Amino acid sequence: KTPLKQAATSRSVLTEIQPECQPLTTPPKPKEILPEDPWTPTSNLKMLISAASPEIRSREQRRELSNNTSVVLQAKHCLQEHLSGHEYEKTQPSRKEKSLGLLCHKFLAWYPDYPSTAENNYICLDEVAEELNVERRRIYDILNVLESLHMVSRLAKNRYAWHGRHNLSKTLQALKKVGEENKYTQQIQMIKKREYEHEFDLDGERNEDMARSFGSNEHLEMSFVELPGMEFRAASVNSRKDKSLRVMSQKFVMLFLVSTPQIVSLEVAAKILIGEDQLEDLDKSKFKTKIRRLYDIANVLSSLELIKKVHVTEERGRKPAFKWTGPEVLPSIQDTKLETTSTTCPPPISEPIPSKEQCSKNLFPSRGKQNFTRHPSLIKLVKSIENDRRKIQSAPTSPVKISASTNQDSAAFPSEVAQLPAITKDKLEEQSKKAKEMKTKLSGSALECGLSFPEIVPKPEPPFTTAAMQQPALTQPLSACPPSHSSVSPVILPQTPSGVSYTIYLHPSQAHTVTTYSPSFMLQPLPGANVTGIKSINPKVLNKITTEEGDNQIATDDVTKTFTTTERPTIKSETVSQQCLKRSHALQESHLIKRCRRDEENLDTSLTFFPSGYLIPLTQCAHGNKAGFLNKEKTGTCSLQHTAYSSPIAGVIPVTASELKAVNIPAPLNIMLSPTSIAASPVLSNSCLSSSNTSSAPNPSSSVLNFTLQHIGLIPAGVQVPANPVLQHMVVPSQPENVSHSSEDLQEGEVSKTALQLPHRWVEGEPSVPKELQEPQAVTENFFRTPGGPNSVSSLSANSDGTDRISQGTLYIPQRKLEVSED
DNA sequence: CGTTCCCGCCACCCG
DNA sequence: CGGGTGGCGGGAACG
Repeated sequence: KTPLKQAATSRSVLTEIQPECQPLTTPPKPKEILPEDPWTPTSNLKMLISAASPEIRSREQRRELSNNTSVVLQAKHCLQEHLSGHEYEKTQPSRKEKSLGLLCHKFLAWYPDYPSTAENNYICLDEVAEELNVERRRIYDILNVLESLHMVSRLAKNRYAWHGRHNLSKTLQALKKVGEENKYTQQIQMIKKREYEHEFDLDGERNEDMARSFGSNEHLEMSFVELPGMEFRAASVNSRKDKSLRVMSQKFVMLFLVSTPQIVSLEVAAKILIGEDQLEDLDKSKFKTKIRRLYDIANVLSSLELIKKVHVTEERGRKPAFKWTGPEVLPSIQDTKLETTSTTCPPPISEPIPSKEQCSKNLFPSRGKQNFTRHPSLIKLVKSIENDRRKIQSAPTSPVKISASTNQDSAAFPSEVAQLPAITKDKLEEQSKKAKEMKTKLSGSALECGLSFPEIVPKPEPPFTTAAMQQPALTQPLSACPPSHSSVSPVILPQTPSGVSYTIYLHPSQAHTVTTYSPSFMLQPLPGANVTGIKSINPKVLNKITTEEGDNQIATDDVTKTFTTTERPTIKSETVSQQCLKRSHALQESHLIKRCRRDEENLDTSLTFFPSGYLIPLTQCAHGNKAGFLNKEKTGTCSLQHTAYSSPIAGVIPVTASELKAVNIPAPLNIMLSPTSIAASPVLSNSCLSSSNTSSAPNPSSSVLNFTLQHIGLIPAGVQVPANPVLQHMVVPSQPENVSHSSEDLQEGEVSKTALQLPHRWVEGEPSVPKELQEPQAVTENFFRTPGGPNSVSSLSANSDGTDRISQGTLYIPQRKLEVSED
């Protein structure tokens, strides 16, 4: 059937990849021009392009280089064989030639990776479809995944805007973050674990808890993750509810960004993606479908050279998987500059704080199905809100009640609606403007417009000392904190920091809100020495191992180098807060100290970031704990914030902001609070609001944490996660991505974080196994299974001998070696 | 035979 | 109601 079509439609000249294959319509030029490399699929395109526009040509040329890789080559080979065989046959396009991946390549060839702002980077679906000589349907697939990476955005029906890779890094960072918040790492581990168990004891139903927790609790559903600049563009068209492919794509990417060997098997990915929306019913067909989709996505991602296909060989045989080959994604942005700026204090952040809403409109519970997006008015709203917020922030206001009703209606904002007409124009302008802004920002140290708003942080506040939980006591220095230390132990909700008691309402059902950008994140403080040392070494190794094709740049290295083992900062004495503030490489003690001091006075978020490592919401500590304090001290601020949210506008946006508040405890967990609850508790509301529109929340006491953990199913009911240092030890040195912190820095505020992280660590931690590492292609994965039952955390704490290395012990039991082979 | 995944039916959604 | 979108899964090409 295809043949006919092909013939019929093949009129679009160069589009066809195999010139010779098409006797009838053989494009005349191809041969001449492609002396050496006649078979590069893109070659035709190039010609086409060059003929069409000189401007594009250059892009093409550049792209040409990259094209010579992967897919293209394969295609080439195939074709060659094909030709040599029965050259003249009407070799129908042969399935491969029609592959989505190739198609995507062709598509990409038309647009520059980094388009200049002023340009008509518009994409017309019809045109493209025609040019590429494929049905529209296929283009949608490509565009959808590209859109998920914000490489394009829909402007209107049949029309997209091309952004190229400009937003890529930001997007990835955002995705990574969301992935972390979603506990993807844990989910992956869980799945693997289950798998593992299945293998040996066919216990189908054994881990109810696991299943349960996974199914119901974790079920953190998130929707499309937006980038700051691109929120509602195309709202009118953007209506589509599901966006499943887009969302799937994002999630898929997140998995890579979050998992340590950056390899994800289709199977696991599929399970996670499924698990998310529906509890796990091992629906066979569904699984199959999911996998099919994943292949589609993977093909596109491969074309983008973000991933590549590999095979993971396990006992069970080899499974298809993909390995991330894209750029390394630094946890927190803002720091491209770190290295350079290290010694000095980063420039104060003067920018108005972008509202979180803007950054992520994502947070809509997918279920809620209130299609806010549909209202074009929203576009306008977003803007106006932004403005309002700025104004409001500085303006005195009286606290207003926050409208709990999420269902705002557009009706409520007539004025906004009225302004709609102007939107389009605005958008355009905005775009270009934005582009400029971006550049500007990049040059500044604060790279990310949206990503790292230091926002609220700037308020002078007492350092994190008060860390939520235990007030003073925490100051303990490094040594291993005795488990007992957990006076704050779990179950009981002793006193809340502020003395105010509050309740946290979890919204299990409701998905969590994904906060794309939480300004208030910081890396874990860790003694620079340890981390650094480790980092500098392992990461490289890992990278090499994993990346054998010698692909690329190992960004990490540079960073790593920056702060080598040289410094053995003895920061012990420093307070947690100080440590937190430090940047790992800015280890020069003197500098550090000074800086820290300064920081204390004025918390500058930027300072709180470490070049790489684990991100932890820091602000929260400060804010949360100080709740009481805040109330008094920061009342002004709080009220302001309040106002902002409660304004009518807020009502709309609220979707994002007020609908669900995410109490972002340690990275992995995301506790959602209903707006109501927030409102109910002064402490929370204040802290939440004040602490940036992000998901930041006050640090609940460890007990709360435990509660949460249990509730969520991260830890068995009986187990308590002590707010003790031991946990910290969980970290495995070999982890390239996450910086491990030594037990030493435990501190008040930190405790809570630590505790929470535990789960994350366990799962994710990877024992450092040099040998393994040395074998190229071999990746080790750890599954932790608990001999005595579901994670016996308790044993862990028992183990706490002060220093780390527990990693290898109890939790990580089996360690399997997986071989990854290239295709 | 298992993997990969193209193709296009057809349900949505919107104007 | 027509046209743009895009789930979805059969089943064919591929290995």
